[in-house]
Amino acid sequence: MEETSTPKRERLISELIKGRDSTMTLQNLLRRRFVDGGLVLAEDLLNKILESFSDSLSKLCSSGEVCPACDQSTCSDNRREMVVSAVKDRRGCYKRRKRENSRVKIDDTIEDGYGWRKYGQKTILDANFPRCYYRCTHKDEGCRALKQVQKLQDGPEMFQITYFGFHTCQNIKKQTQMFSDSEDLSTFLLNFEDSRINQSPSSPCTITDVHITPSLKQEEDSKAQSDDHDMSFGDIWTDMIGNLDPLYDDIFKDGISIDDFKFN
DNA sequence: CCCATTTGACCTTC
DNA sequence: GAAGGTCAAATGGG
Repeated sequence: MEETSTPKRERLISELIKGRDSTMTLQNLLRRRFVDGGLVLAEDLLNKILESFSDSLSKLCSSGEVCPACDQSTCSDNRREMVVSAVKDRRGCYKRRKRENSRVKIDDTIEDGYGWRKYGQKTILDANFPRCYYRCTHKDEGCRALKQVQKLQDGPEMFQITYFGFHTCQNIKKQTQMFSDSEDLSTFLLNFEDSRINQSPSSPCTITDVHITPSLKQEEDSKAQSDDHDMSFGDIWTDMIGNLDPLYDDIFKDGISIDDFKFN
């Protein structure tokens, strides 16, 4: 794998630091939820954070190379159109899925560590191979994660895999372990972004629901209500950095260490 | 027998 | 009406 050049590395670090700083500010804002304008500011900050993460991911993609985060050359604008979902009372009764809540990747295997059950297959116009539809094997536990697998025309072992929704079953625990893979880190970041896009306040798709064990204690938190927030943004950030693939870890070897990302 | 896959029907969206 | 997404009966494997 190609080494990240120093200027590129610095830009990447800069973007990540921006993300961290914005996240910290947002963290403080969220502690004062519903204080004048706080929600509006929080929304702006979220956009900043997501831009930073997206930019960082873009910089990790060589030009012309498929982005590991979304398998497209341009990361940010390709996961927008279609989607979600569906109250079904009878056979075939559903609402067409949109792509807002989707993450796309191209891989040489459809295996991703999760248990999936195939529930359909469809011939797609202008595609040489049928599209296969999978849902989580834990659907009976309420897990609504779905994925579509489309074998690509231009390669014998390349699949375009589109994920919808998030695992709310026990499968979810694998997500932190999967950060040892750089692509899975990207997936997590995309999940994070998508969860922001689609969250209603009552939606179950929150960082909390990822069930990552809290690891940091924030001193300001003594009074903060932690009833529905098991984990802070700082924790997540620390987890992400701490589980980076060696490729990303190299970035921190020279000029910057993980300690530089510590939260106050 | 249980569970996963296949496949045609059914439904929504465009 | 075409295309895509989902359902569920039928089927097959362990």
